[in-house]
Amino acid sequence: MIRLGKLTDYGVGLMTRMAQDGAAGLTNARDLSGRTGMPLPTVSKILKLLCQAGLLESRRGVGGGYALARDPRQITLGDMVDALEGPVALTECVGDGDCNCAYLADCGLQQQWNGINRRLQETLNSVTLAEMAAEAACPSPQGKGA
Amino acid sequence: MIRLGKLTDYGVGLMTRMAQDGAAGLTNARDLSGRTGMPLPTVSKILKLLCQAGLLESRRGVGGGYALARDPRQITLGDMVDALEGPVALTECVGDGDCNCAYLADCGLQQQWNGINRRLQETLNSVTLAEMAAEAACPSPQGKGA
DNA sequence: CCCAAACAGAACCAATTGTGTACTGTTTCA
DNA sequence: TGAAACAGTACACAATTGGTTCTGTTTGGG
Ligand code: FES
Ligand code: FES
Repeated sequence: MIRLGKLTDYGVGLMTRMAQDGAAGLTNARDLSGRTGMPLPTVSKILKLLCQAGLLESRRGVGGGYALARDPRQITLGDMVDALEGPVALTECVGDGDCNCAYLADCGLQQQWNGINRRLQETLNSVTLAEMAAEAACPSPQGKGA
Repeated sequence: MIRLGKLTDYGVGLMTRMAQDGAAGLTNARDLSGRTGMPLPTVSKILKLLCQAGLLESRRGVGGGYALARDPRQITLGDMVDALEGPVALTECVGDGDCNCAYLADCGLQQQWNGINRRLQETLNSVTLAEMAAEAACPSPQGKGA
């Protein structure tokens, strides 16, 4: 089951939320925690990671908070996944030229894996935060609760 | 880090190996274990899963073994991942119409996730076993060991 | 008929990873 | 100076995965 972690899921949700808020600027973690229902420490952790990756900008001190560092159209899903989940690497041998697969000594699949991995990254990078926020703002009428 | 399990990695390697062997037909688990260096029980487990998914056909008894069930061009990477890793589902809410995300009550991202998930599956399905085996058979000259 | 080869299935344990929380520091403004 | 809010670290718990083991079941040959 190829699945990304819950933190990533949550993180994308938080980013979407912030994008929908528009350029309202600073949003603090406590506020987001209250609005989404997820525990404050968890929100903090996620926002911090996103900030370290340069996707958010933080302002400390009393009136502080987080804000999107770039235009939502310049932030891709790939960026967020990268920030929260680490680099996309389908197998161990993706990335550098070293094939570490313990067994299958000379399997020679490294090139293929790299290619597939790259295509996957492109797919993720082709989705922007703006797109996710836009569609999320006008959900299909027969949504679950609404 | 989006990563598929080692079993999947190994499984793809085994399948590639079998595809390269051509229509040689039956290959037993012990033989593959010897050739790849991975423990027999693990090989057995992987082949069993692939067989259950209909990607391999098995023959029991003394001269038994496994063989590809279809032409390598009819087997995609998506099939193998499905068999060994379970269905691709990036988030919990992918699949049926139920959004189970504990927090983010009305995040409304379900549609997006489904779309992204589908694109991802398409990417995996666009790679056939034949392709992987072909390139693996003639690796780049400056390969690691050769 | 009986035995060995090979797959089938289930159960199981160990290791890793991911999740979530807590605590302590640091910066900023009133 | 003090409170608000982010930053960083460390840790405990839970879930998943990886891998092994054991016990059938089928097949062919001696
Ligand atoms: S699995 Fe990485 S090169 Fe073989
Ligand atoms: S994360 Fe699934 S709909 Fe919100």
